Amino acid sequence: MGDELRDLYYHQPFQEDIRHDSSMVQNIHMFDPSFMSYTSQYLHGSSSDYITNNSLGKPFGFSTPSPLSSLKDDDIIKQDHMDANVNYINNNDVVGGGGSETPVTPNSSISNSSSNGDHEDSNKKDKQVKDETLEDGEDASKKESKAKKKGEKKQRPPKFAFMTKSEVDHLEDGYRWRKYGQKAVKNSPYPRSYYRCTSQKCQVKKRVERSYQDPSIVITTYEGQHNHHLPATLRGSVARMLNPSMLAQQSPLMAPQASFHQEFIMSQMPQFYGHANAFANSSMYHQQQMQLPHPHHDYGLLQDMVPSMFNLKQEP
DNA sequence: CGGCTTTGACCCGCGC
DNA sequence: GCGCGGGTCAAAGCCG
Repeated sequence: MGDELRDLYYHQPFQEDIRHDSSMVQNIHMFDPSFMSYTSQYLHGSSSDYITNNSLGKPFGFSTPSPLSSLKDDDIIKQDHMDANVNYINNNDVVGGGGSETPVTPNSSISNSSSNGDHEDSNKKDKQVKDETLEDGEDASKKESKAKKKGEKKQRPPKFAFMTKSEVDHLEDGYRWRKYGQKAVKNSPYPRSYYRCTSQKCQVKKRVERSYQDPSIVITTYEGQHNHHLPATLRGSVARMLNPSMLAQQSPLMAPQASFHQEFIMSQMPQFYGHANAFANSSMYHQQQMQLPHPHHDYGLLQDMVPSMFNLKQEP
């Protein structure tokens, strides 16, 4: 079983060639669905983190240095069904071959911290943009890789992917996105959609696809870092979702997954949602301190779920 | 009319 | 070198 993950690991190593370097650090964030407890671990490796939500909005996650495009759905579904993904990841020596260097660090954050800095003007012609962003974007890595000596792998911007059980493909996350492409996914009847943040000078992208093995699962991959605040109108919706009294007013389709989705993204990706998190942290997040574990849990209550992640993740 | 989606074409990296 | 697949472009169309 480790083979799939290993394969996946080898497909498109990120930032450095992990086949030859096991010293990179990777954060693994996992949730125990049965207790709604949150743990995170450092593994060695780097790159994107995958978080999943199940149908109850209960998240669990795993990390892989591979871009999502190289993920096999087998892997994803396995993650979905396993009862102890912690063991799964650890036992398989997925990272660095050994899992021996995996100190549990509850306070660690998902950090593909190789965040890019400011981006070039996205209004320019894309080909121009390509050239101009070669210093800090995905394409930058391409050029970098050219510049680098042979054998070194291209660098990629931080990615963050997670799976959500939802009937809605494009889940609300607080930002406005423009679709710029759609491609058929090999071996899948479901296409992959490509979105770009509509904000000027913000080059955050996101990919959305549906698992062909479990069509109820939507896989979302974020790439890049927002350099702006949440749109005002959408910030309102964030606040609404943080208010338990408003949860009941959400449509059955969107709640709790979508609302959790949004909060979860924000909470787990400070580098992606820095501004949003600033907003979230300044609001009502800290009004309630959740004690873990919560064996009997109403998974629909955001106030029970989100703060726990914040408390664990963002303690000073 | 502006913003967004659709969709075929194109580019690029990678494996064979 | 070639073919394949992922990612992106950009023109056309849609919609409020």
